[in-house]
Amino acid sequence: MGSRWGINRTVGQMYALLYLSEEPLNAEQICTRLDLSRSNVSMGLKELQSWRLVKLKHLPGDRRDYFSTPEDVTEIAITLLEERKKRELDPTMSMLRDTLIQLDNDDDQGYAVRKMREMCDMMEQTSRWADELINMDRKSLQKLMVMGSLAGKVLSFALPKSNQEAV
Amino acid sequence: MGSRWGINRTVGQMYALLYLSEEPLNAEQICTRLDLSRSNVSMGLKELQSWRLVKLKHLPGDRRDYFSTPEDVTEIAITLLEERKKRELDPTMSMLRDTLIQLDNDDDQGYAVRKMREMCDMMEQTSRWADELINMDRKSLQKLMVMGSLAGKVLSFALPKSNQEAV
DNA sequence: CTATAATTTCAGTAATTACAGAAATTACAG
DNA sequence: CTGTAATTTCTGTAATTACTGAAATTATAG
Repeated sequence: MGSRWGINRTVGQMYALLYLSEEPLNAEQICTRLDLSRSNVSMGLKELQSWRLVKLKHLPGDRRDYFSTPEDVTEIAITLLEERKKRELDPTMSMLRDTLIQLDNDDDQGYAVRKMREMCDMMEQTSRWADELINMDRKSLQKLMVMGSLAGKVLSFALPKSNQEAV
Repeated sequence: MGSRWGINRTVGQMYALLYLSEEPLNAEQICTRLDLSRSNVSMGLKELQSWRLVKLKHLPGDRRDYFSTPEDVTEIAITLLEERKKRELDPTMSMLRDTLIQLDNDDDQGYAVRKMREMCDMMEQTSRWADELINMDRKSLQKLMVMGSLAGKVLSFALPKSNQEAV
């Protein structure tokens, strides 16, 4: 299913299997359950580790590597947010910033430069929001999860003071 | 650059060109500026339209199609959020829900079923937050953009009342 | 240290995706 | 209607990505 999520089919299957499994699994078990080659599973696990979506564990008296996912879905969501920010937003932003610095010496008032600056500012704001979510402690996040409204509450602050007593 | 964003290199180039261009451009102009085949540009524009990231315009006395992006970066960001939600989150959620309904008749207490339900709940909450952002009016969004803190403010509500006067 | 189990890397192949150029379709001017 | 400009669809090819099985590496038990 989740080939929409930037990872490919088999890596998605592997993650789902680990998430739904009560005990950690080793590579051989994943091969058998999903009918994939050993090397493919090795690659997939490496990718999942690079996303920090799986954790490596060792069982006593067994030298094989066992893998599992965090128990808490909130933790998983935050990891996903963090990694996607790191892979999508951050590099784009830093490239934009570099380009803007280069251009700063030349003409400063061109339409294109202005638009790049706008885009960069928006991304920086988005980045700050993401960082706030990422740095919230687990407890607060779980509270946020069960709260109905996020933006709505914040909005009441952004609007004129007359709205604030509504909260 | 933005091949990390789910679209390919050339479509990214096309979008950047349109975003940075003060006037709308027609397909032929895009071909020339980026040295792409006419058919490739046609495909790319179709894809950008399916993401609602470009708008089709017609100049009087010219039957060619001209394309431009919204002026406002906030609008662009919201469109992106909306489309990614539609393409990534929503289908995953509905698939999960369907599977859960199917399984409901059988054993209800299995670990895997419980985990699927947790994942589904988390996604539904994320979806509600996204909808709130998407449905906010432009003005409020722009205010939100210039505000420093999003989660921080909300958090003060999620915590015990003693924290609330701090706002 | 040696033997062996486990994992990773490598090299070749299969499958998918991106692209160009040609053909077909659509839309409009006259 | 007819002719022509503009766009889209189609078909083949190039490039990329996914995957396998074999070889190489790493790690551990004895």
